[in-house]
Amino acid sequence: MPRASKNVISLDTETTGIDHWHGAEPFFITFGLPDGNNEFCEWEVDPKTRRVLFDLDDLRAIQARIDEADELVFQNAKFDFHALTTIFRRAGLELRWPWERVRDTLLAGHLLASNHSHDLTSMCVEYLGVNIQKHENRLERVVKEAAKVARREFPSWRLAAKGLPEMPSAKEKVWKYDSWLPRAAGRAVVASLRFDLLPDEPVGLPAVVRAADDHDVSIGRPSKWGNPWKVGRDGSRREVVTKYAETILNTPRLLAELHELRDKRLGCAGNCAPDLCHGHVLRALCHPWFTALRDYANADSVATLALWGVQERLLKERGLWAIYLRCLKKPWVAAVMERNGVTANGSQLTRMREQFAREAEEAKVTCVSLAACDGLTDLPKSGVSNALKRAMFGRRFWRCTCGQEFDDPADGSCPLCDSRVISSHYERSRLDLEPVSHTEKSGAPAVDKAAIERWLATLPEGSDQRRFVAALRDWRKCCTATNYLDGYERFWLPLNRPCDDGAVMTRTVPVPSWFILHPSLNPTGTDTLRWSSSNPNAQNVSKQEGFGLRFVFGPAPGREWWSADAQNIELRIPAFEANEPDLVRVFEHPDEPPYFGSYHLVVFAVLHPEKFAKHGAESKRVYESTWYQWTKNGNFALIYGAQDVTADAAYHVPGAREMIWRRFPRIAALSDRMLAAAERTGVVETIPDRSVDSKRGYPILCTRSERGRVLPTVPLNYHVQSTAMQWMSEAMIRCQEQLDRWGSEFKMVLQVHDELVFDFPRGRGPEPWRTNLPKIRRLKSLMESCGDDIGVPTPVAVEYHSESWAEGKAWTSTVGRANARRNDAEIV
DNA sequence: TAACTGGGCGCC
DNA sequence: AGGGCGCCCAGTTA
Repeated sequence: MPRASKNVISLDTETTGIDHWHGAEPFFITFGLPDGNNEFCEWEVDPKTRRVLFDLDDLRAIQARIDEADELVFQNAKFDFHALTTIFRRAGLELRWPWERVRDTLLAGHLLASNHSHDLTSMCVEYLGVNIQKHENRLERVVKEAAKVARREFPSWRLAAKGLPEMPSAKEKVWKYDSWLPRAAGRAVVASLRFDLLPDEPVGLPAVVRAADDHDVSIGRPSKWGNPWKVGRDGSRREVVTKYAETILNTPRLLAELHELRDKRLGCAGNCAPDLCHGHVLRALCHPWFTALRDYANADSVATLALWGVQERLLKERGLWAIYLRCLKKPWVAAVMERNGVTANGSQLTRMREQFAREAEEAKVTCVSLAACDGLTDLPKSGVSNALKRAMFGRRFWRCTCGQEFDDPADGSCPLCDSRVISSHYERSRLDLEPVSHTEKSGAPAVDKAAIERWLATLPEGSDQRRFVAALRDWRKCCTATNYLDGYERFWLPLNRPCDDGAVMTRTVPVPSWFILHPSLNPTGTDTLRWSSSNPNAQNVSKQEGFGLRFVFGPAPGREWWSADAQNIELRIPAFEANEPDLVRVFEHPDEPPYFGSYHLVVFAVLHPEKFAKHGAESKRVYESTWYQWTKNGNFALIYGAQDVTADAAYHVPGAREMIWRRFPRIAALSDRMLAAAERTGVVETIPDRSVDSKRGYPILCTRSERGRVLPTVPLNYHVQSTAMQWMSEAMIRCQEQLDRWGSEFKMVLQVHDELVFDFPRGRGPEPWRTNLPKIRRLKSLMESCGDDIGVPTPVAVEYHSESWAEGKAWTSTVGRANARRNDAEIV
């Protein structure tokens, strides 16, 4: 018997916010069905608490749809997974989530065109030629309209706003968190018979009988891969049409409820409802306040399904299917890590905050006292303020022949008398600093770290100017650190732990002064293969001396952390790929003189041959803060794609880049190959991973300048950065699969591009770090095994953290050392 | 008031 | 013409 066609459906949720960990929940679930219909379900939201009034039967119906689908398509599956998990959990149900049947258009969008926009609207334009933006615009209008009425009529409602504890990610733009509001306001309006509060319906058909006005076609920019907007699932142009198959549809339910509300209000039993009022209720049901969200959401799920149809075909046509299937593991790993969360030490944070506040105050007093005569009364918490600029560089102003003085000539005339006879003047400040550079966009004098360093290096010791600049630097550092701490505090939640008190039900109790954060990880957040992190960003936690915020993060009581980082992976990749013999030898024989495995030392020897001849590997120490440090700076600048001038400046050696390129011609040739490929095809590919697809790598689009050329530094950088991150993604997948087998107490909690952090139960005994050593060895070897598949040896360095992320003890495996016993290990 | 831009800075 | 991010504050504009 022929197998029935696959049941491929899409799923999308609308939520009361994006902060799932702080109470945001889904209130609208929509399925896109293969025939172009929807099934959806909408729950009320309690406007005073923002709690979703879910229905258990609906949840079971949703689970049934998920269970019976052969493939479930999402735009960002991770988000809907968290959203549904939240509501199922509150309902006391366990969500069964079929990661193996999930398809994700967000991942597909990145794989097909890494530097294009991957939001649903943009991709529908690019791949379907359909614009669904109008639904969002309509929703925005309606939400803002309802919010206005609600603020006035229902002041006790909890509308979204920056600063509410349940939405720490909220910035200024929050209307999307209130997409439940129009319907809630509509119900309240009906209940109070205040139909006059409903704004006039916009001209056009009521949304429930949706016309074909969604079919207009916007022409997006042409894809380099063909003309996807001309192609639909069946080969013809796909139109996104939403019809309402009301399988789970609750309009009848809503209608009944609204009548009930109205009847209660009228004090009747329901049989004496005036026709007029019934008409009002019916009309209200067709009003955008009741339909805008539903139209928006249902269009999204249908569009997602249609989009997937095109993307799936393109992925297969372009030979990217194997890579895609592997990429599908990423949202799963990211979701598990996000759920695990990162633990933070509250008392540590408080201590640091107090210290920064003291130091900041001291610095501010210094600055203000030195520049009070120029009107400086306060310092900006970041960046520069006009007052600071004026105090540092003096004031530029204009004066009219009429005597009026003003800061900004605006249209070139005097604001008082309109005369155009104005003259420019310059008033020196007491400090009167000489600008060392200017900002890119406005050309104002820069007051950034580099400028401050420059001033500190040149201004006379003990001068007011120098004291001011030094104090400004200290103030900045304290404020920056404090701003980060504020963010962590805004996002963190009390850390709870199951408490075994002998009761049948496990309770949880808070761990005193410990908290947990759930940073969001986005595997498609960059133009390369790097992941991004946000809310808060866990990838930019300071390591700076005196401001090391990594002291805040670490293992909670009864736990320990292990970090594992790929050593020099971005230097190893080009060396091994190009097969640059001298570099390969250095990396493969880290114990051999004269370089002892140090890439930096090799380059040092190229740039400073006499110094190296004299000191050998000792050069590291002899020139620790000078020539050797500058060599490292230059090496990193080169990885990041620096051109001649910048690289030479970083190395402090004229012609350095040229010398290095000559010394390592194969790497130079690799760079040229990448550039040529990028110019020809627009993409560079990562090194193929034998465990995924030995023939091809992940294509990374290289941005072209206005003149249509690829910047020469970009291709090698993208290639290396993306290959490194592909290695990391693969390592994360393998590690998480292993961790799953060990159980939920063994967690991966952080990823910082080439570093992973694991959170384990604390070991016991006189040397507690030995307890988990077998597992750590296993993870290290799993990570290193990923290098085999790209032909680059990728040793992983491991550190043990018993107190905090900032304090690590290197674990040195002595395996392989000539004079060591096998399987010996020590912590230094 | 809401939303945006610019400057600045943390990480790899 | 130095790659990739996210986030804060100050200041301006709609």
